[in-house]
Amino acid sequence: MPELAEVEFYRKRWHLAARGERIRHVDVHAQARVFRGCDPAVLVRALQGSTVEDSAARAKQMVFRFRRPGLRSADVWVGLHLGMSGELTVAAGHHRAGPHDHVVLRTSGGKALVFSDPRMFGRVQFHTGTAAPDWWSGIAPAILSPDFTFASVVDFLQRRRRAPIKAVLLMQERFPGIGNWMADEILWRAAVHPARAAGTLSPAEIRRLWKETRHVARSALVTIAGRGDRLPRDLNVNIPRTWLFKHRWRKGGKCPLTGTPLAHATIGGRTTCWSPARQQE
DNA sequence: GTGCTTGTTGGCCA
DNA sequence: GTGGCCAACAAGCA
Repeated sequence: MPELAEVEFYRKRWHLAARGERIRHVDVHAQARVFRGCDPAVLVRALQGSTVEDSAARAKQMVFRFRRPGLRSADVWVGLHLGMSGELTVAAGHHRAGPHDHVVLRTSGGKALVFSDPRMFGRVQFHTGTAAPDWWSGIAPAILSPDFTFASVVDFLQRRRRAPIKAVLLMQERFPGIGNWMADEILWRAAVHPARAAGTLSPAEIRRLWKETRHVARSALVTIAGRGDRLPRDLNVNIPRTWLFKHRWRKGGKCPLTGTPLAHATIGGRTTCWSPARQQE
């Protein structure tokens, strides 16, 4: 599930519960695939006794920064990617780790921060140092940053001109945080058929796509993750029925704008939903 | 049993 | 070297 806005929702959930607390104990499923490329034993040793300093989300990735009392200059950076089925929850301190709970951080405030991921496409990364690690600082500039310019999208679509626009929107190097449902939402709002080759879009269509990419990113963040320190009780509780999101998986789902039936097919290797009345090939 | 699934990566091929 | 496609990864669900 987790795309840009869901990642921010989960980050905030841990952040609001744990900011400033000390990690008293760490449980890991050391053999879980989510630890590929990092040694869970080192992670446990580094986090034990540290304090949750702050956190951030970028694209589909987040980082939590911990401070160790003895290490003045070096922070501990823990990166989390939620893959297809990852979740962050906050449970009571005595929470017993289930089979899919790969990391449990028990805090001085009597809480358990749980990272669970049944399918294990998610990933834990880890770094100690004063500067941010490459896996964090190398993430493409955010869609809502000034670097996400119309010209940069024009260039990128030209470079990927033969690929279906749906596949291009999923490329994290230019559209960081966009996943399957957000890509469909953007194309639907921009009235562009998902199977169109990226190089065939007119300047006006690219402009709509660029504008709607930013709109969907901005409104998904506010709707799903809330504003400021407020966190919705659930991920989907505030999503309006005017979004394609609310209709795309229903059998016999209808386009909320035209009232006509939605279509489904595999495009760019991914399940895609669109409104044929609105998005013409 | 079958056939899906909101993600990413590496290998193959043009 | 670049770009595009697809299988693989794994577990749950209908």
